[in-house]
Amino acid sequence: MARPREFDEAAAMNAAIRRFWAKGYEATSVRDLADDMGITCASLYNAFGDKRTLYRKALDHYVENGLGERLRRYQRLAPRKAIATFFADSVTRSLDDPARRGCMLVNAALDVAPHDPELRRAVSDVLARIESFFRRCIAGGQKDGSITTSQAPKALAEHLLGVHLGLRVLARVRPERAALEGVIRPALAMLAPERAAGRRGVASKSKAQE
Amino acid sequence: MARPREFDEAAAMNAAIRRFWAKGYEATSVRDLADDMGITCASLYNAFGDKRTLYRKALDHYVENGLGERLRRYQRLAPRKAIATFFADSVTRSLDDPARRGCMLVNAALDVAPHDPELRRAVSDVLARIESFFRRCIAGGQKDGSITTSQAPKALAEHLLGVHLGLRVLARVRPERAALEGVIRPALAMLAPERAAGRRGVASKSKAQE
DNA sequence: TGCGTTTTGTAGCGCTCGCTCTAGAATGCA
DNA sequence: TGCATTCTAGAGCGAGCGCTACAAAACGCA
Repeated sequence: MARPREFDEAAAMNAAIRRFWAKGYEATSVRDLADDMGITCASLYNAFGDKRTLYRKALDHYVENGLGERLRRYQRLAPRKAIATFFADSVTRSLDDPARRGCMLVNAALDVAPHDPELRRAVSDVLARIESFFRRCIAGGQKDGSITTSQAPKALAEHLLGVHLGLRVLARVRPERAALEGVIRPALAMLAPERAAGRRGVASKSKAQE
Repeated sequence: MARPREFDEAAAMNAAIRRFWAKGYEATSVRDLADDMGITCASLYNAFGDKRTLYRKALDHYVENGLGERLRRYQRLAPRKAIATFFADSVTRSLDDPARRGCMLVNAALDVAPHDPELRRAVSDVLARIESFFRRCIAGGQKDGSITTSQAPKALAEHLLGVHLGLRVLARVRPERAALEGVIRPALAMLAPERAAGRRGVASKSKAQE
């Protein structure tokens, strides 16, 4: 019973995500957003609210369609494999993006989270989801013997969350495969169960080399 | 042979560092800076150049007086102790700062480095210094037997650099001692040398617990 | 075909941005 | 005591900021 919307909301939202993702919150102007989304400022405010509200929605969409989908997919793999695939995909995604945007969630953690309690909570909640993904994988891997029991799932999961954040930061400064894989390889090696009476608790392919 | 400067340049620079550190580059205005530094815009531009130049100088000062000093200090400790102290201090610094500013260098890595080649190079160089601090510690520790030889110094150092970056990101979102120590504890445990024929290569105090 | 409702384009609001201009104040040297 | 030089204060430049007012346009429904 009114004039219908002329633009594709999903496409516009994806354009907004790309902008915020690449430039961050402060360095992105509403006019930049409207241009990329292919709509006018009036339509933008009418459909998505103000800049901060749009950012919040963009971040939510990014998390749900990007990260959330990944976690659900990895969850179906064997525990150890799930963790390794998660990190391998993060490396690939970082290297495949010529704009070096990194992970929008990690960017948000330093960009908007410190200055906005509501967004900080949102970011923190997603980090908790990632941590709990790790924790479930680790608990499963400890049960089937593929992951060391020398440390508690919670401890290892917190460590892996930290490694993930660090990986995504490093990827924006030094986007080289060797550097990124260097960050994760010891973390994966650490997960390997100890040999029954062996002297090394290290994954088969990681040999010491200078 | 001319009118002398009336303000304390070092104090003004420290004020600029605090501003940029807390708010980032984009969200800090030149007027904010001038107010905090206790000088006028004219004096600011006259003494420090434009906003970007001031940021660059502030970052350099931060690195030299903050991080650089810390690395030199830790370097004098026993290798294993140096690494542990580095991380412990990072945790303490993160928790002691009510403004949760994190590490200005890590903030810069996501804030300005991706959009400014020169600053990215500068950030990358400092990260390389941190990594080489870790590498020297690890090489030394492997010689005196305090650090595992199951992986090369370079590999472990890259991992620790990633952990440091992740730690500083997490500290801005979830500034809780337990979370931050949870990130670093497995990393430190991983450094422990294997028992001669033992089944666990884990530091004494880290016991498995759910 | 008019009516109520929502969207769209345009123009522009008040404000702040980074930065600069100019006049005067404060020095060392001649 | 002039002079050259540097610094300080204040006003203000053009531009862009986030955001909105307004009227025309496009619908479902009567």
